[in-house]
Amino acid sequence: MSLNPAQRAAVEHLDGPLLVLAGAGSGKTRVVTEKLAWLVARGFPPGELLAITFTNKAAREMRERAAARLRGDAEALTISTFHALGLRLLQAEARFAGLRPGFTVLDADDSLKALKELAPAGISPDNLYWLRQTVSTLKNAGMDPAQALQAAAGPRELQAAELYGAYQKRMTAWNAVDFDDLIRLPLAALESDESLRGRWQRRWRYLMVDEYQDTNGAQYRLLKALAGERGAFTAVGDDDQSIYAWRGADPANLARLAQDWPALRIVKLEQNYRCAGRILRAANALIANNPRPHPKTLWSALPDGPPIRVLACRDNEHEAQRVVAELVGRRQSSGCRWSDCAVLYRGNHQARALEQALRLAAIPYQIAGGDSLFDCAEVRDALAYLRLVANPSDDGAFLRIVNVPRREIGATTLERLGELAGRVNLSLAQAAGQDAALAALPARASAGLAAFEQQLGQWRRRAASEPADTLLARILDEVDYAGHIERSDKNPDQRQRRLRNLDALRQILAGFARHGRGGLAELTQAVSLLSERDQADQDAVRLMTVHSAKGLEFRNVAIVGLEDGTFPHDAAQDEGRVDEERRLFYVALTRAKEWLLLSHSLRRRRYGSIEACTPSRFLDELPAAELHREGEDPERDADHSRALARNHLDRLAALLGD
DNA sequence: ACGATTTTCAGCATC
DNA sequence: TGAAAATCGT
Repeated sequence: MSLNPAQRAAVEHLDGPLLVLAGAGSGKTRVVTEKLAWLVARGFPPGELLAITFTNKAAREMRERAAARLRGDAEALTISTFHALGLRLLQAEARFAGLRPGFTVLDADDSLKALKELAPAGISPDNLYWLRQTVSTLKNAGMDPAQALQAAAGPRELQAAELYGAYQKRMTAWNAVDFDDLIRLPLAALESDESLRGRWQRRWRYLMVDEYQDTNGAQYRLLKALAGERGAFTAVGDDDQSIYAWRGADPANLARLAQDWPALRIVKLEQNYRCAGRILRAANALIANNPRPHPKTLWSALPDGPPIRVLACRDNEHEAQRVVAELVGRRQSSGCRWSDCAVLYRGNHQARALEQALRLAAIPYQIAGGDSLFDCAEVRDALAYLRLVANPSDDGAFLRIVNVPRREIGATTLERLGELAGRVNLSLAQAAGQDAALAALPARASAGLAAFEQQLGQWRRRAASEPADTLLARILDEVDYAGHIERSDKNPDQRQRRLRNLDALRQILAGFARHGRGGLAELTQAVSLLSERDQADQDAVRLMTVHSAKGLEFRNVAIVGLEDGTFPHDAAQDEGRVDEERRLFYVALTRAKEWLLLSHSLRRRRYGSIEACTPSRFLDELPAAELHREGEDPERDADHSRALARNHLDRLAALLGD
C-alpha cells in the first residue's frame, strides 16, 4: 500500500521544521516509520535519528514497526520517551546537574513521601496536594528553587517555593532525581551551556516527536534546545485529540512552533483509514462544535457500516446487561473475537457494573489501566533493596525497607540515625556502617543496624558478579520476604498474587540482564521508568477508560454512561473544559472501526443515592440521521437472554470438549 | 503501637 | 456506595 499525497508530503518534507496534524486513524504511525526509513535512504545514519514518544508502550510499538520496516538499521535508531531521553542526557552529563553517577530515580510515591516529610507537620491533605502540584508546576516551567522564590507572588507561593528548595536540597543529598527532574535538569544544562547544547544538537541530526499535542512547557523547551536553529524535526500530533491539559499538556505548544520557527510547514492528514463512514461523520459533526485553530475534515473511503445505535437504559446495571447482550449478538452475527470488542467509559468506577454483567454472562474480559505491577508494595520493596545495594546514598530506599521485614528498627532509632548521619554528611545506610554513629545509639538498635549494614555489604560484593535477578532472589530469600508476606497478609489469594508479582519482576530483571549493558544502578534507574502492564493477548473483551483507549482501535466499540454529569463530567463546567470533554468523546468515537454502540441510563446511583439523569449533551451534537435511538425493549431483552443462555451452553460444551 | 470503628469523599493518569 | 483515611480504644 502506498502513501497518499499528504502522507508523502509529510514523509518527504526535509527542508525545515514540519508539523503534521494527523487526524484520528490517518496513518500517523505509518508516516513516522516511513519517514525514518526515508531519512535513512537519504543518507542519514540511523544512529543520528531520534524519535520521542510519551509512553513506553508507544515507544515499544514504534520500535517494532521500525524494525519491521528497516530491519537491522532500526537497532541504531533512538526511540525513547521524553523521560528516558532525559535520563540518558542526565547519565551522560550528570556533573552538569550536580549529580554523581549512579543517581536514583524516585517514582511519584517516593517523591511524595519526601515532600511530606519536609512539609510542616500536620499539614492538611488539601494543602499538601496543592504544594505538590505547585512544586511540580514550577519544575515543569523549568524553574529552579531560586527562580521560584523570586517569582513567588503571595505567601502560599512563597511556602511552595521554600518547600521546593528544601526538597531539592534533600534530593541532592540523596543523589536522587524525580520524574520532573528528568526533563528539568537536562533542559537547564542545555539552555545554560552553549557548547553542551551544540554537542547534543550534533548528536541527533533529525528529531521526530509523536503525540506532540501532549507536550508540556518543559518538554517543548527540551525539544527546542535539541532541535536548535536548523529545526530539523517533524512533530506529529492532533489538536482534536488533546485530552491531557489537566495533566499539564499545553496545546499552545502547537502555535509556539510557528512562532519559534517561522519557516514551519504544516501538513494535515485527513484521510481516515480506520472508521466506517457513519462513525466518521458523527465524529466530525461533534468536533465541529469546538473552537479549532486548524480545522480538519476527516473523510473515509470505507463503507458506511451498520447504524450507530443509542440505548436508553433504566439504570447502570441494566445498561451493563444490555451492552453485554449486544456484544454477544454482535459476536454471533459478525464472527468477531471477544478481543475485537471494547467497552469505554469516562471513569474507572463504571467498570464495576460491566464487570458484573460480563462475569454473569461468562464472557472473558480484561480491565486495562489501574494498578501496574510497579505499584504493588512487594515489587516496590524489592526494587528498594536493589536500589540500596546499587546506591548506598539512597535514603528513600533505605527508609522503605530497613524495617521490612521487621528488624526491630523503629521510628525513634531512624530519627536518631538521621540526626547522626546529617551531622557527618552521610546517608543513612552509610551512617549505619560507622562505629561512631552506632555507638551513639542504644545497644539493641545499633546491633540491628549493624547486622543489616553487614548484609548490605555482602549483597554489594555479590552485585559485581551476579545478575540482578539472581541477586534479588538471594536477597528476598535471605531476608525471608516470603515469611514477611505470610505474616502480613491473611488472605491466601493475596499472598499468592504477591509472590507471583515478585516472580514477574524477577523475569523482567532477567530480561534486562540478558540484554547486557549496564550495572545494577543503570538497571534500577531504567526499571523505575517502566510502568508496563502485562497485556496478555487473551481473547477477552477490553474494558477501559476513554483516556487509556487513546491510540487504540477496535472493530466494535461501546461507549457507556453518556449522561450529563458523567460524560461530560460534572467537574468540567466551564467552557474550556467542556471542549476537552468533547475532544475526549471524539477520541472515544474514533476508536471504532465498524460498529458503535452508545448508551446512557435514566437513573444512576451516585454517592449512594439514586438520582435521575439526562442524556449527555454530546448525543444531541451527533447528526440525528446517523443514529438509531432505542428505548427499553422487553422483546429484545428476551432475545438477548436467549442469546446469553446459548453463549453459556457453548462455553460449557467447549469446556467439556477440552 | 495496633486493630477496629467512624468519617470522609468522590476524575481522567503518563514517566 | 465503597474505599481510604482518620480516629478511637485497648
